[in-house]
Amino acid sequence: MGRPPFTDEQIEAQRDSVIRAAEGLFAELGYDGVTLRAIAKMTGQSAAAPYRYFENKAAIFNAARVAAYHRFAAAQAEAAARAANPADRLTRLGDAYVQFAIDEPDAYRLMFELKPSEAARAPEVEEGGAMAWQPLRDAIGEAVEAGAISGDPDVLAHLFWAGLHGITSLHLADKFRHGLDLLALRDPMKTLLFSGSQDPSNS
Amino acid sequence: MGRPPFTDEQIEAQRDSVIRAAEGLFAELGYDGVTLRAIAKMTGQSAAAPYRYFENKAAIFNAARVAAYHRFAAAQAEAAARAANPADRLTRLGDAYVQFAIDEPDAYRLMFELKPSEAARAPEVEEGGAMAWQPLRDAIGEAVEAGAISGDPDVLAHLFWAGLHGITSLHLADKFRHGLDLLALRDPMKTLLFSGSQDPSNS
DNA sequence: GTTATTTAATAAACTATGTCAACTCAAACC
DNA sequence: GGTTTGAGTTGACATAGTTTATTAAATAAC
Repeated sequence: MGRPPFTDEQIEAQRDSVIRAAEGLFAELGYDGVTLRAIAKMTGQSAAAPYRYFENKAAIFNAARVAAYHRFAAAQAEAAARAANPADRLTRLGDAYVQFAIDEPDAYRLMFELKPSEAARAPEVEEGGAMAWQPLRDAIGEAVEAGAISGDPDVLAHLFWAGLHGITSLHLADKFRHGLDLLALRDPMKTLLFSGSQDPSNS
Repeated sequence: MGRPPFTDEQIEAQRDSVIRAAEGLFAELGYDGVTLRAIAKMTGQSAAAPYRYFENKAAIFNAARVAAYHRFAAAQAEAAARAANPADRLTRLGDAYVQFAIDEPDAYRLMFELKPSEAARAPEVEEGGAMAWQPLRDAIGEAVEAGAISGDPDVLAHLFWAGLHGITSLHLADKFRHGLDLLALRDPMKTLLFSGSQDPSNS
């Protein structure tokens, strides 16, 4: 007897609405600019309502970050699945990476711009991150085995990642001048990574 | 008649002590964790004292960021000056870049992790940033002219920057696993950039 | 239908922080 | 000595994260 608790679906819906509000506000206001009161107003609830579904503000953003990881991982997996061979798969993953950052800059920022000091490091976040990078790591491993590229897979994976993240984050930080943009760098970057990794001196 | 205003040196000293306190607190607490009251206590003053020297909290961090840019620029210029030829200069700039991030991770974070939403974009900051990258841009231009590397200088500069920033920021975000660290990537990255940029297909 | 009970949601309070306005007070100069 | 100028303090305000007490809603038992 007594009022029944929300079903898992209802809870999920509540959490989703909070996360969506947080994402939307984060896009234009940044972490500091997002207030719980604004989130609550957006979801049509009172200021303290989110506390029923989240530990605190940081937890809300952790969840938002995990959601972004999932979307990113899905895009990566899809790109990987479309590939015909290991080398093609790497190219597609790189393209998908850049494309995701262009399509969902806020999600990308959420993944990288929330530092441990802002959003306390949580295991769920670590997991989500690891999952998101798995397609790229797998593809590198395959490509090395297939002889498409050579070198230590871990080193190569980090190089790919670093290169992609580097141009992407500079793009998002609006550091490109003279009309030079992310897409203009994509091809040279590709050339660099492939020609470099075929160089036997870097293994 | 009346008490004389502080000399420029005195004002500079006051501003410096505030900036140093902000830097130190930022290192362990992040932007949000730094309170004006903590800064003031660190400088032995009362909470509102910094307002005599800075517009607001954001201005303090803008100044800190400009100071970081200056130190970075000095390190870059020093590295460039030590070089014997254009190709050597590029290598040294890359090494100095990575070394700076290792030596002063907080300064590096200050340069890149304070987003416009947190610290309002100010012209002084833009200037400082431009100055900091000038050595690298110059070196790329020289290296292209000297034939050490080939391609569009702007594209190459951004690629260098992106690669360096990519591995550096991943390092600072603590994303490296298996004992792999920044220094282990430095040589392969160098190989990539040079071998790639010598490839005529990327110009 | 009433009542008891459980849970969602609210409202009000508490605390901390950025910021500001009025005040204090020491230092210089007439 | 009195006056003025400016550095620094004090206390207050507004806002935001968070907590606690309370209300409202929903269902089962009677």
